[in-house]
Amino acid sequence: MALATGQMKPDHSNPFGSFRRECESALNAGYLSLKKTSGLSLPNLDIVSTLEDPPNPTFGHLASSLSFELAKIQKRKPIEVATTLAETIRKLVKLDLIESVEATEPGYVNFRANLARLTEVTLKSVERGGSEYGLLKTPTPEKTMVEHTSANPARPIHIGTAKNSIFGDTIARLLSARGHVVQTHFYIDDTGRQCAIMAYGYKLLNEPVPKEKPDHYIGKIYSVTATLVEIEELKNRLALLKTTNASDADIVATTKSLDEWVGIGADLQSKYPAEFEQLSKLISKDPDPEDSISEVIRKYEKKDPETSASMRRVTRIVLSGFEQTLQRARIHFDHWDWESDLLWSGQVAQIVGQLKESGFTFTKGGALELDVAKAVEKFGLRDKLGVSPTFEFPPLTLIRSDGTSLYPTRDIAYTLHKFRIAERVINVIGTEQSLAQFQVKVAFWITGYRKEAEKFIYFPIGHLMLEGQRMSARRGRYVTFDQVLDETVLRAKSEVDRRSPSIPGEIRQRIAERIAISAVRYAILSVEAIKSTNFVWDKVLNFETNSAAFINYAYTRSSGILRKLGRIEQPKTLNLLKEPVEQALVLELSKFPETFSKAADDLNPTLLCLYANLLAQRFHEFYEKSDISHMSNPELKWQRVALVLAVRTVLKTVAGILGLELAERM
RNA sequence: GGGCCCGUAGUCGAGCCAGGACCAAGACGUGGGCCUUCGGAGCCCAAAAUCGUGGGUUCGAAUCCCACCGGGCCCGCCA
Repeated sequence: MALATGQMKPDHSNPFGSFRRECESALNAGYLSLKKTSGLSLPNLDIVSTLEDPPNPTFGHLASSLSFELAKIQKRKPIEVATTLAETIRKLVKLDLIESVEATEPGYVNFRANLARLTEVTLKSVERGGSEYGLLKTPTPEKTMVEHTSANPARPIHIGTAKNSIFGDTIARLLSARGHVVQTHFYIDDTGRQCAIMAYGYKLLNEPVPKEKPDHYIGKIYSVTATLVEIEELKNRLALLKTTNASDADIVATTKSLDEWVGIGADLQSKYPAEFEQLSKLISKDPDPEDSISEVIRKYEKKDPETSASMRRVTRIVLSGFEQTLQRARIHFDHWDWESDLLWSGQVAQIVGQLKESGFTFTKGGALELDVAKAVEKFGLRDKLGVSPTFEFPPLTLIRSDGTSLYPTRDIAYTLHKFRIAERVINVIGTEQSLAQFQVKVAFWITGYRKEAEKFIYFPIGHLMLEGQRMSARRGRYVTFDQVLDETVLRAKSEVDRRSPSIPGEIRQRIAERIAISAVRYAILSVEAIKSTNFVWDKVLNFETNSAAFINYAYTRSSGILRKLGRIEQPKTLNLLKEPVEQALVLELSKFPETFSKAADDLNPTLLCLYANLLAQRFHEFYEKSDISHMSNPELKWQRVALVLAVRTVLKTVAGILGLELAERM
């Protein structure tokens, strides 16, 4: 029983998808008929997966390799099978979006789309859908939490962390557009050592009001304090080593380390003389700075009122700086979660209790350890986690011998907390955390949260190098996100000044800011998240093809056309767009819904970058070859205008998901 | 020592999960054109790739499997 696909109504939200489905049912119909006539018992083959994009347009718009599978079974040549299939389909099926079905050597069945129909369907769909065109909603919406950035609030966000922020933010936008209910969270790691050092230094200085951008100011204090304390500590250790007849190797290593830190100290002293002098004096008065810092940690974990108040004050100051930076980059968080709250509310203690009861913990030197390897074997998790049989899982220390908690322990508690408010959790974190992320998952299995373990998604971010070098916060060899934005704005401004002097200065500045932030986001997003990226200024500041500016320029050109026209009319039909550049453009527009949903379901914003660039490219080609505003044939003019409007709509939608802001003029 | 990830033109980088017309998209750079009736941040053309290496599976491998090589990262009572 063959399906007459001609009776299928095209799905107006997904033009190319409708064509694809028509091809699928046509193939199905052909296959069923073949099954009947051949008399052979043919298996149920996965028709859908045989449909693929042909390498070039001479092979049509979709092609099936089904005949190769059948040829194997039927012991015939693929081309013969393909020919029979194509003939059968032509006979049986009424075609709507399909124009032709042909068998081609060595055995493909090629489907050519009816471009006249597709043009009509696509342009009408875009017009009807407007800013919602292409944003196909998922059939299975999930409450999803995306945690990203979560930078230590002790120094400014650097460009490496910014990669994390940009991907995290874009994934949230993508999933939300797909119809999921998304929350973004920033995890404030305020109970670690770094924050304690920061709070200690800030307190010594009597908590001055920042005279510059808050995170930069506190970051300065943190760096100086951390360095001075380290030097002090190393000096003490060296003295101790010398009196206890330690090995030469130990003494040499410690001396080397001390020299290094003294060098870093000298750098800091020349950069920030005032803070350095002050802190140096104050710290030298402290008989045991190391212990003072530990005390801050201990007291904070126990919610000592004075410590808590001052820690929260200084952390909030830094976070206000983070917010300023992130806002510039169009990154927004729905919630800011304090790690200290997890401790104070007893959630950490609770999960530690559950882990203890499980029997997978042991104590070592007074510390509580989790036997991860034992759990992996017991629950047979190797397959589930996708690790090889020889992967060694080291034990995980949950609680220090002094009774305080460690970061992974708190992370387990935090993840559990996340599942109280979301069904799916996505952690956007650097690849160096992959083992730690495994450990969290294993802890979930141990405590019986199996469903949650499966909905716990680790989204790894590959390292970002700076001009081929590893960044080093210590050595000051790093670039802050603010610096990158400043520099890019400056560069964009000079381009706008040069190219568009007629635009008023204030507006030029706003345009430059849009171009700059888009450029940075695009440069980061256009390379897959997991790959290690080399941050190169030339690439970020390149405003040519394959950049946000190139995409924006397509938008600007379309704006120019509309401005020139002034008044817009609806075309009567859409039957004149027959130029190859027009058809290529329509085809690209028709594919947006499929590209979007794949990008969202695969958590792959890079796909949308490629798409945006390709669409812009097609538009520039069209622009180059087509007259519009000054055309004498009004019907063709308005049809082309409809195409331009559709391109604008889709460009704007894609840009919105990627967090790019398009400027009408640039 | 164990493991995870990456390896595609001079450079950057899609395709790999779901093998098919791959003598491999696109970009930067290089060489040559279009000095612009809607803005040249553009368009057109050309040269440029042992798909890290070697085996295997298959009618068919950049794609799957195995081994090896190169690079990054992890294996803390740091985060």
